[in-house]
Amino acid sequence: MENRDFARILSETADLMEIAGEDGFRIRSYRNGASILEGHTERVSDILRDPGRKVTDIPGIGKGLALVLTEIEARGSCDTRDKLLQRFSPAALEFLKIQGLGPKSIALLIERFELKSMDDLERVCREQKLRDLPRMGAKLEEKVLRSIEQYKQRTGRYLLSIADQTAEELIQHLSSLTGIDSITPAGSLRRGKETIGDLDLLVTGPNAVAALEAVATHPKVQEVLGRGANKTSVKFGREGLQVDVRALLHDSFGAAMQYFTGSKEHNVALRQRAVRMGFKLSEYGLFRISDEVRVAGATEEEIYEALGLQWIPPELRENLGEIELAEARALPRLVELSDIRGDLHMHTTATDGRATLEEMALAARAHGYDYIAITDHSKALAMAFGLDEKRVTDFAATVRKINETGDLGIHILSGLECDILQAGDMDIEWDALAELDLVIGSVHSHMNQEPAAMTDRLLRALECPHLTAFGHPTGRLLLHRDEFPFDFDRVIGAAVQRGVRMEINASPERLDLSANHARAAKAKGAKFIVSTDAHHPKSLANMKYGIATARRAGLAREDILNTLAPEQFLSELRTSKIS
DNA sequence: GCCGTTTTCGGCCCGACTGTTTTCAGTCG
Repeated sequence: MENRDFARILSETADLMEIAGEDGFRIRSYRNGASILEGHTERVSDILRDPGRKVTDIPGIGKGLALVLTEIEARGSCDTRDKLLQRFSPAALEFLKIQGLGPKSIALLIERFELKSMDDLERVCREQKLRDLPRMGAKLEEKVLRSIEQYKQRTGRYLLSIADQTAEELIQHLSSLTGIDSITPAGSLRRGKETIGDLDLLVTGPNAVAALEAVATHPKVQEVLGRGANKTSVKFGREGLQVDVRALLHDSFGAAMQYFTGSKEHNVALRQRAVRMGFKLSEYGLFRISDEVRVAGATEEEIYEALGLQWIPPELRENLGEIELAEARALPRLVELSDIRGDLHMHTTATDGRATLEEMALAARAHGYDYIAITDHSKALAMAFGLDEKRVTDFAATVRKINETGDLGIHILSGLECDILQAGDMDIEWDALAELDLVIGSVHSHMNQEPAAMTDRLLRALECPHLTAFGHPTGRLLLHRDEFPFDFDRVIGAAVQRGVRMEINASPERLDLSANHARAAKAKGAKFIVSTDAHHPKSLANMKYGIATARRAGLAREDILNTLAPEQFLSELRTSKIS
């Protein structure tokens, strides 16, 4: 049992207790516990099994939760959760994802209509039964129906991080087998797409078929969907992500990689090109049509080369002009994870982060960074105990002192993720912002404004001379909340003029800007930062997802501020502050 | 349910919005 499994069960129990109307503080302890375990570096399972150790040594875990954790370790659930699931049905947890319904309404609806599934909920809305209940009306019925529609659309897609972690887990699992040369993820994961439908793993080696068996019998497999001589399909893990594993011959590995990496559109265009040149391209290789002799197939490079093309990075394979660029030998040199010299967006225990400034700094140093910006929330986020003017200026002074000592071995920038208020004013007075090295302006409230109002709001924010970058500029949450609409071109145009960068937020729940938006922004001359928005040291590792997004957008190192070496970076920041 | 240099009980986080009302409960962040 991994920490995130403990965390999930605690968090589900908290959801259910909320529906049951239990004590709010008790619920918060469960949620808090979940969040702590999620970020805890040591395995809870290991601590529980060690008689010399106590889970209660973890701050936030007391006697009560320790008992619950023991129970979860023993049988994968706890009494409280089981009883509540029986009372409300597992569908209750899904209902919480529907906008407009909270715990109170869900409890009432389940009690009144004996709802057992999302379909049941949809039916009572269509039958206009909600309006008979107190404080519910026609508008709510509409809202819930709209949200159910969105809910249905997003099932079957998974966050990039889920697919990535599953791939890592399976590769780890298979690497113990003998006779395996390589295990490589293909498909949309290799292309770094923001959400993933299923995971493709390609295996080569004299004993590659053994991998098929090993995956089919993995303890976390929910269901084996198919078993063939060269391919196994399973539903994996609690998320039920479909994983296809293929055993491949060595000499057609490149062709298979190319074929299974996609995208479909890219492959169609490539095969058309092959035919025009007298070849046939398939997952088995590139063949001359005249005599069926295979001319390439062992590596992707030789296939692209034989077609008169530069090798095309997977992230660009969408048939959006990359083939023409490859023909002209004019593909951009895409930014790499190793180009990143610092992370510019992260939180600490001063607001809603889980680690101190020192802990974040040390973790960043372990990533090999030269500098980081600490960007806690501003006071509009009262819930996160956001910083007011006094705390902002005190913080700036503290950071100056830390840098003087140099004790942390990494340069710290004093930053702020400052709320952009409803009308576009910054949540913190300009005088205080002036004390900081860097200000990220973000929208966290009133996201449902009309596009014109949102455009004005963002343009007004650009009037602040201390703004460095827009944080998660479209506010989307993948599979959860759409972007807020505004006049993108106008805002980008103004930001370019003001020298304000656009963030590519690397959190896998956001990836905001999207690759498409970032590509469009670059075309208008925008510059970027790629940053994790980490609330925990572990999340600093999310940088790779932001880089994947940047690469999909065709960004090079030069487009991204935090690829600069420290001296250049600081001088660039100072210049933009003066201008 | 957790926690303690205001300590073993009594705090713990709150403001804005929405849709439903006729003074506000529930949702959201």
